[in-house]
Amino acid sequence: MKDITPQQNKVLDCIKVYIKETGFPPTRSDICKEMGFKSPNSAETHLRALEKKGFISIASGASRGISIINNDIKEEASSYDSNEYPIVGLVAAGSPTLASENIEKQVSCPVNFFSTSFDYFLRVKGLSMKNAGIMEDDLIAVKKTHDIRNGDIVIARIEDEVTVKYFRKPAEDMVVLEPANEDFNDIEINLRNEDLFIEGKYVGLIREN
Amino acid sequence: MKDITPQQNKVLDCIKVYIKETGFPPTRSDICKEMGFKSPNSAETHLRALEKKGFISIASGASRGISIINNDIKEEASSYDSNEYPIVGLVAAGSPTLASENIEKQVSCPVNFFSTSFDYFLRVKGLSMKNAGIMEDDLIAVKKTHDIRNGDIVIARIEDEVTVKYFRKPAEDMVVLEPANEDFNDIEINLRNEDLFIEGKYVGLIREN
DNA sequence: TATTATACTGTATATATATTCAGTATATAA
DNA sequence: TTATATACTGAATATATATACAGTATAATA
Repeated sequence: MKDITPQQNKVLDCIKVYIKETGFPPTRSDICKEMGFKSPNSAETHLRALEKKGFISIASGASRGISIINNDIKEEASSYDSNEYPIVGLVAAGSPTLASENIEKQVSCPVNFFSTSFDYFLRVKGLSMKNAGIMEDDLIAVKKTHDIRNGDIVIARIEDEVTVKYFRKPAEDMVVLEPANEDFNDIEINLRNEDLFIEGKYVGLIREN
Repeated sequence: MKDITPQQNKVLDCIKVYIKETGFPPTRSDICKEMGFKSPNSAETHLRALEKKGFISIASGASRGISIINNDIKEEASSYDSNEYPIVGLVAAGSPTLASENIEKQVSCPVNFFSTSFDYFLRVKGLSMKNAGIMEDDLIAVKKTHDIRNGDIVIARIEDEVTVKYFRKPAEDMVVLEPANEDFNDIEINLRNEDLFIEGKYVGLIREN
């Protein structure tokens, strides 16, 4: 795709606006009216330039035969690149694996919906992260990663128990999982005695009311 | 809207398909080719019938001047799986109108993402609904409606001040807007003295981390 | 220096297209 | 029974439209 000139961009915009407003593309003459041109050939040459650069296609012989070619990747990604993500139930015992028996359903969601990409949704049980605004039955978007920093909210598994908590690592062999609720206590894990598996990181939240 | 006949429906479908495939509407002759008619007047009379019944509009004198009038809300939702929704900034003073200056950006989101349909996203300022799990900078999905019940979370405007609160109506001329945060006080509105405008209802929430 | 792209005006024309008129036939409603 | 709507064929025509050709001017490129 070659560079578009400012004037060609104006013409392209004017075509888009015309289609949006009328439901059909403009004639050369319509473009002249919109742009202030006095010759239909002004529109014609701009159209040929836009066609050559791949922004529009022109049906030969047909009246109003202009159609916009959508090659803007960003726009395409935002409007069409949606994906199915599984919703995994956070059961008290058992890992939030993506095994089919744990998958509530699949939901459609644009891939770049959150600034960070993610792998699945987890349905939250309990109120241990209440003060972080994570409520019962919320869906949290989970990114599978081991790149965790102090203060991140993580999905952690200790034995068969899965939990969502703030992550803090005060020492090399020590991890503290902190709830955001005064009614719950910190969970301290000594990595030399206990196994801790980080399933992923909380990157977003969706709530239905 | 009057009833469409099966044949008229075929013609309407053929127009829709043509637009989808070429980017511009068909001529009478194009419709004849698609439908197997031998006279352009066959297309013409069908077009006039469809126009009369409100399914299309025909621009007089213009070639290919057919545009589809979309009055079926359900079909709109099903044919475009995802839609662009504006994010409106919740400024302390000023209504969350969809004026362009208030729109942060547009986000793509499947239309049936939340169980309830909605009209726009509102970016939350302040922590007055903290205990309901609504935090600063969260995006709340707002449905424009006046069908509000006690306990609903509403987007309310008093004078120029827009706020998100629990709605309660203890008496006919009295509304109480309750925050979900012990640091904030209830707002009592006497409808005889003060104006209260309900912008809409909270139906969902999205948070990015 | 010659060439190419951009950015227009102005004229001309073949044809693509909307639109009207004249028919034929069937079915439904007043 | 007389309209009125549907569902077509077939022909005619004014005009809407694409598109080519002839110019002018400026700026960038090779």
